[in-house]
Amino acid sequence: MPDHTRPPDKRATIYDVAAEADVSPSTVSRAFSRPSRVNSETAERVRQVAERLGYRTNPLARALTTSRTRMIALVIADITNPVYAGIVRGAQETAMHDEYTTVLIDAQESDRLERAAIERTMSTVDGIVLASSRMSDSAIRMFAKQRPVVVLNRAVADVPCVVTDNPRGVRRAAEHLGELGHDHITYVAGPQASWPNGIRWRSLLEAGMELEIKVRQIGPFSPTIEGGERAAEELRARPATAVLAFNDQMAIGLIRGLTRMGVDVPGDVSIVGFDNTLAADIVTPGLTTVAAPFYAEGSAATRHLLTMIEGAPGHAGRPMVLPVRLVVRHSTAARRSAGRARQWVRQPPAPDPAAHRS
Amino acid sequence: MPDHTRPPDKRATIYDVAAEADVSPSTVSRAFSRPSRVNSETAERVRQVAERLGYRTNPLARALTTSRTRMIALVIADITNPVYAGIVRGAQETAMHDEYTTVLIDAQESDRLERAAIERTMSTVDGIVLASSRMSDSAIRMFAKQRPVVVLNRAVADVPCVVTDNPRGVRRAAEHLGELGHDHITYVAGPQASWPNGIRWRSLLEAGMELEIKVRQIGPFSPTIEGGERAAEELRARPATAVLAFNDQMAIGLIRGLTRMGVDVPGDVSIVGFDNTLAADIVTPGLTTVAAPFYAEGSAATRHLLTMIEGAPGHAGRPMVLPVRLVVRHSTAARRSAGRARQWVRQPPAPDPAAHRS
DNA sequence: CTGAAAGCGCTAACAG
DNA sequence: CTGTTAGCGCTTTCAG
Repeated sequence: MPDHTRPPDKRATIYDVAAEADVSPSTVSRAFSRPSRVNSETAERVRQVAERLGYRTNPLARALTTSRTRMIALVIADITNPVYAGIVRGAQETAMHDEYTTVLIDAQESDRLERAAIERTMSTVDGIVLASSRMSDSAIRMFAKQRPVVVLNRAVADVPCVVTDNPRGVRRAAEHLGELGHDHITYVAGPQASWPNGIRWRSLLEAGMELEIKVRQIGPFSPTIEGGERAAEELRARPATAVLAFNDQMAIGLIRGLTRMGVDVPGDVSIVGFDNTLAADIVTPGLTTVAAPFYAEGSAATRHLLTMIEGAPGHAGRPMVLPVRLVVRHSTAARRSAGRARQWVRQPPAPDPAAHRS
Repeated sequence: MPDHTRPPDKRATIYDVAAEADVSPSTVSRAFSRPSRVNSETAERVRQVAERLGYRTNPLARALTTSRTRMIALVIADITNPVYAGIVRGAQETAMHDEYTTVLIDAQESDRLERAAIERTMSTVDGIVLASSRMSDSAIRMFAKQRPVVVLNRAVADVPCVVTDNPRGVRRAAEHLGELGHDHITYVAGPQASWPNGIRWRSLLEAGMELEIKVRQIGPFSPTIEGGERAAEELRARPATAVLAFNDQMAIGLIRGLTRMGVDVPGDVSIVGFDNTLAADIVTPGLTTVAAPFYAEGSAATRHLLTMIEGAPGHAGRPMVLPVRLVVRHSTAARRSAGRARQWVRQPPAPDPAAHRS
């Protein structure tokens, strides 16, 4: 069993290579500098000697002089949420392609944790991608003053942002429901502090106006399956024939809650989610949902960050907007007659006594 | 818009603090050393001056002299797989608690990528947790010689390992199916290279022996929903009444594929999965599955790694084993008569319900 | 293109 | 407990 108390074997340094190749340390340094601006045969020979000695440039020492670590931080709100998998991978691959390493920080939905983690990491990274940050705009701007920062899924003034086309996604959902004969859409809200939540509701208001569909909002609820189930309870008191949920998890909770109450989805109620997570395809009925290009989000944000790190100005004007699309499955259907639609409230409630009020 | 071409404001160094507090740099250094072994009033004053100057110790410079970065790497096979969310969080929180930062590496199921990423990162971290590594034992041992390494979900000789109690999980599943009257279990295998896949099959062989249940294996299939659907196809030719799948994803694919073929789950076939991912609770019928303590896995592996980093020997004897439990839902039921069970192959396939369009 | 010299910010030996 | 003196491994002037 190896003893790790002290570094087992000292790695070859630039001096070892220099001695072996009979050149000065600077020459070795130059042979490994990036972009490799040296192509002399000496440099080539140095590289071969280095290879033979198993020399690897020490990123820490390099960082100390260049103040560039070739690491970036990716902060996500909740690693448990599958939407971040695509973002992480997009960011990671983009970073890796440019030989950057990604430090992942899971904020666990906590403003405080997020700040603390960033504060500790900031000096070690060349830049930060903030995906669905829970911090205040001013806190974000403060960090952005010290390091290049790109914000994802949120618009923050004076900081470069990447968002998906929420208005268009909501619009497409509303159109879809309208075509199915629904003249009223209930928005089941997610966390009040969530930026997408706000814009989705506002977009629905707008779409409702244009498409002559009435809209209303219930909530906020937690953006989870349980949250959706609680929303289903509330819907019992104020029925609807068409529901747009803040995200897939809530939509799934709604389906589950309503089904348990004896309400048929989509027969009695059509439900649309947001995100197109894997679960949307697993639940019964399959969930109609607005798909966001997660991989592209992570990738775009990171690419932008990298150009800023390389010295680009970092255009902080309006956010970069990524397209979305509506994925139609089986949780949406033509509206039944108004009478029938109303009926489900009167269905005998499934074994759940707590739910009868007035 | 801030210009990030050069670091905007030089941060205060140890020298600035020393000058301001009228002490030597070493005194400042000591005031910030860990564990803070200095409690003199001088040290306290130094800290206050530092606070006022906004001084933060530069981890890079510190690392250069101590060769300790207080960072660890966590390598996972596939960030898309929800199984890793819990592991990541467990690892992260444990690391954070000891003020370590976690670098997440997504190997994307690729041996090559995994190696490359580790090679680039190794010198920057104090230790590595390898969760479901796809590398060869010898490659892992090679890394383990250079840095403390803990392996998760796999047993590698001479390297500390953390695994879940696969034999017990399989045994519980087999007992459960046996109690339901099943005398034959088909194992639907995952990737051949996967260590858990091997041990699960071997455990099933053993359990079958003891419980007098016949077992057989089909596959390997890809450990995804699609893989499970393909397995369902294969089951058509060689029907079964009880199936143990390598993981939940495959089990869900099986449910979906069989259902589409007109086979009733659990009426005709009982299905058990592995992992107890969120999806197991979403699919219809709810999936009976072996639950693993992901958070605890990540946490235990990291805790062990940290003790090794602090100089502990790193007991590489037998792996540390974490308990599992069987979560019974609705995908398993009492076996029908043998005749009935055979029948399902001849059912006409239902129309494909998964017709997506955008 | 190459070499010499100076230092990035911090810690680790020593003395006192 | 504190100060002094050397570096950690690399990059970066500045000369040649």
